[in-house]
Amino acid sequence: MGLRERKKLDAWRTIRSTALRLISERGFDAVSADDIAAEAGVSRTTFFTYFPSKEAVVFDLDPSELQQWRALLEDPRDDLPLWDALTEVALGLARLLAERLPLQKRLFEQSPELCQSSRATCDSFEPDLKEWISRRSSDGDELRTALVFNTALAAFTTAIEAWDPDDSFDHFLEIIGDCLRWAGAGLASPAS
Amino acid sequence: MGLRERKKLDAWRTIRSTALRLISERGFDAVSADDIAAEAGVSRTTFFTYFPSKEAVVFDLDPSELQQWRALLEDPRDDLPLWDALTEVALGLARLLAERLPLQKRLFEQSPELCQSSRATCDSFEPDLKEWISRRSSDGDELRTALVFNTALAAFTTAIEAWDPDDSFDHFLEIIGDCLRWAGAGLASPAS
DNA sequence: TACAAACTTGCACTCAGTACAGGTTCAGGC
DNA sequence: GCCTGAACCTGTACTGAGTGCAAGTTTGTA
Repeated sequence: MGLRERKKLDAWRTIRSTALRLISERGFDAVSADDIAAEAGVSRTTFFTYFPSKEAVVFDLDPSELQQWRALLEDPRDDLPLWDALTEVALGLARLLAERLPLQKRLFEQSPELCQSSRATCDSFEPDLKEWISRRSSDGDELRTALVFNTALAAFTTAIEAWDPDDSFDHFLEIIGDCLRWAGAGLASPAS
Repeated sequence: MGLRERKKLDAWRTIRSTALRLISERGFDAVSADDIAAEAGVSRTTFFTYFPSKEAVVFDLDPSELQQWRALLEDPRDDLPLWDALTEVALGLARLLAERLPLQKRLFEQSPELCQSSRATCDSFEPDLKEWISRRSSDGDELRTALVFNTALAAFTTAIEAWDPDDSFDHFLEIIGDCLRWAGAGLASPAS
């Protein structure tokens, strides 16, 4: 890893942590891209070369996290049925996001618009995860694959919505498990 | 209905139809709020008093459609199990949106960012529909209610994603039916 | 006809995001 | 160590969304 790459990663992390600090202090809307750039000792232009939008600085994955995410998907978990394996992936993702989730959740509560962008971030997982699902599922039905993906995402999102950031993280994992189990079992049938 | 209200509705519809015409001609990004306002013979400020955002002009419901939507929810369909009743609501909503959906779908294909805003619009149904679901479901479990809502929405969205706007509308209704049936039956079990 | 409330308008402003033309810094061959 | 091209950063200037406000205009009502 050359000096260039190291500096880049440093810059990324400096901008990110500065942004999270400012935003958690003042709230998302009260911090401008200018503020973040200035506080991070970088130009506004540079900020936008590192992050495609102001929201991205809250939601984008650290390169090392991204690597973990890819690793998570590399194991096809052929030992488990599709939905169970998908549940494992969801739990793994949750653990990956663990550190920033409480802050993100608090920001959601402040401004509902942010929820939207968080879904955009989930969309950044979309291609990988869809490919994973379709590789795993026996039939090549695209509609079915898309439905499985969107439903799993809905279950995950529901868990995030329902979770209280002051609660323990284990409790969050339980909620995710519940949601996925219910969706897997079918919502037409009564809850077990 | 006084003159005032009639004029307001007229203005709303003029702005909307002007906007849809311009946008379908040139694409969403190539039309500014200024363009729409000018072409509709109204000021930019007025445009933004009628529509909270540029996206809203594509997705907001006409007041008469909104009325139909409320009517749809007024019938609790106690004759059907929850999930079947929810499917009926989804089909009703689709019929309500029928006229503008092909254009909206074409716009989605142009700019993925718009998909996001469309979810925001779905969110405008959220309070009503969540209330409807929780009123209908026997247990008062909020998590379960949220999951049912989000999953139904995911199924609906999946159908929109999968639908080809050149196909017949009946085909779209079939896809919605399929998605909801699958989600209702449980995605852990194989497709029927 | 007079008056208040509702509606429209132009203007000025903030801020996100993009384009671009320099200037600076790093990597690799000599 | 030095030179050169590429990668990177920066300031500037621009477009366009969205908001606030202080006028002016239109409508319902007494």
